[in-house]
Amino acid sequence: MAKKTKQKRPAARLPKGMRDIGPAEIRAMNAMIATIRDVYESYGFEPLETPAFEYTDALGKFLPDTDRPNEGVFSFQDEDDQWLSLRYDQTAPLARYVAQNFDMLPKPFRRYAVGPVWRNEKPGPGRFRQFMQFDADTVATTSVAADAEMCMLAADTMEALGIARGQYQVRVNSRKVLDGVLEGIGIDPSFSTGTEQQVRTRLTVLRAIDKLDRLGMEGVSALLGPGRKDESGDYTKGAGLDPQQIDKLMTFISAGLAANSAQQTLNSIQALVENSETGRQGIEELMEMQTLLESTGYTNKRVLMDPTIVRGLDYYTGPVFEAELTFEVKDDKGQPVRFGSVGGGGRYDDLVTRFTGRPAPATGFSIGVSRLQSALQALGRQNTNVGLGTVVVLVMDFNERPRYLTMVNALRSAGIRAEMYLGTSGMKAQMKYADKRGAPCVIIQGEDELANGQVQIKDLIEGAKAAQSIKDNKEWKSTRPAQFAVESEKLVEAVTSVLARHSPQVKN
RNA sequence: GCCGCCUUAGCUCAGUUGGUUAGAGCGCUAGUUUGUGGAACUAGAGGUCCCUGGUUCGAUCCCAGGCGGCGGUACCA
Repeated sequence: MAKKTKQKRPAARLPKGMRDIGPAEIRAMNAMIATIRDVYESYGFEPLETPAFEYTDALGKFLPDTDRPNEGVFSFQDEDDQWLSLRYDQTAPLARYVAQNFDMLPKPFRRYAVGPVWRNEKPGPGRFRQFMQFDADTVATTSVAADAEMCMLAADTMEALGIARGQYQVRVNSRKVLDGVLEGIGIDPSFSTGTEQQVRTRLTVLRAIDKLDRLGMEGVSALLGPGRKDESGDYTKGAGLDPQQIDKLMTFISAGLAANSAQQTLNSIQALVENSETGRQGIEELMEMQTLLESTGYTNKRVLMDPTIVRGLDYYTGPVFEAELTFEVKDDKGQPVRFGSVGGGGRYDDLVTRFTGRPAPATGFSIGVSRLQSALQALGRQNTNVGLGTVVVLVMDFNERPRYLTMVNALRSAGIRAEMYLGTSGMKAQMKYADKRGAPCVIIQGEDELANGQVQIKDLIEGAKAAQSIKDNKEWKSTRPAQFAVESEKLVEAVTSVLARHSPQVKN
């Protein structure tokens, strides 16, 4: 029975691409989310929460020609063998919700959603398999005013979060314009009428354009042609276009760089899509958006037209936008870090149609909260100040705990975070505990104080300052820096004044 | 997915041409200080030397495969 079997213990470890989040970051994140929520609410969006997982077919993530879920999503089977998947964004669940409740909803339907999403991909630096997304969407309208509003929302949110005008840009393009340009070089971009070859080429071209910021004009040009070999020796197959086609595309890409205004950008693009019905329509929409943005003051400093914005998503059908941070910061090692895109979105007119057969054109914008947070942290805009810790009532005599708890209660009633030491160690350990917890002060009431009807209040923050000039331990101990006695009844009053002294000043 | 680099204490890293007890700094615990967080000094705890297999009398070290991490690239709803 009692065999000496070696017990197998599980390793305490995190799943790949997952992370724990500590108090400082949670507090900062909550503050961010509250700020974003305020902006979204002010635009009239209503909150909506949908579950973490859905039926895989509702998310539209089955592999073609099989009954297995697509790669990239975390999936599992229910008891009845139906496939379920964790949501990988907030938009697909929204589509399901709208389709399911279409008749009851006010149209246009406008909601926001915040929560974690999961992607089963290789994690990278700053890229995890679970992260927070904050979405706003307007469903059931074709009006580009809705798209323009998304851009305004994006800009307002950035500024509400303390990112100054000029430190971010919301860049706008249109899928219709991109398709118009493709048509202009003889590639039918439509799924229904284009050949398989053309559809594939379209994807390759769009991906190439999307990489402009990283690879530069040369790299993009190579990817449009035969292909490109990167420094690790890996070869990426190109789109295989001929020089004339490439030339036209490069002109298109450059249109934003040369122009001084959004209007000028649109004008120079216009010439390139003239022969395409889709392209003309795209330009028209962007111009209308531009008019709205200009009349409300969201001009080039905040929102601008950029023909190189693509967004990888297959489902975008009209205007697309991306919020980007434009400042550079240095990491710990002095290497420049670019944050790039911290949010994006666009128009997707077919997402709900998938369920109902009825058109429910929609547009949305999504912020990558976690990513934006690390950017803000690097910018020093992140409030890493955890605030004051909890006031700790030391346990000098374990028999007096009812008395200590009564003190704690009095402090709590006054709105002060307080706790009685709950461990079993001696006073020195209790002091260390309080120190580590960031306690602004501790309350000491031993035999002597009790006899005098007093409590000792030791200001740990003041004490730490005093300690810097004290070298000798004898002096340190006998001075009892920043410690004073008050009558027991004055406890709350005294602690309140200590806290007031140390409350972080409100900045900005 | 592909290419390259890396993996030794909680953290940052030494080290062993393949040989008995694998080290440092910081951190941690305790003592000097019966009721006081810092500093100083002293002591202590803490290691499957990433895993599996191979070569060898013997592997933390050499070889192969793998896990994990980092960087690049691809994909990214």
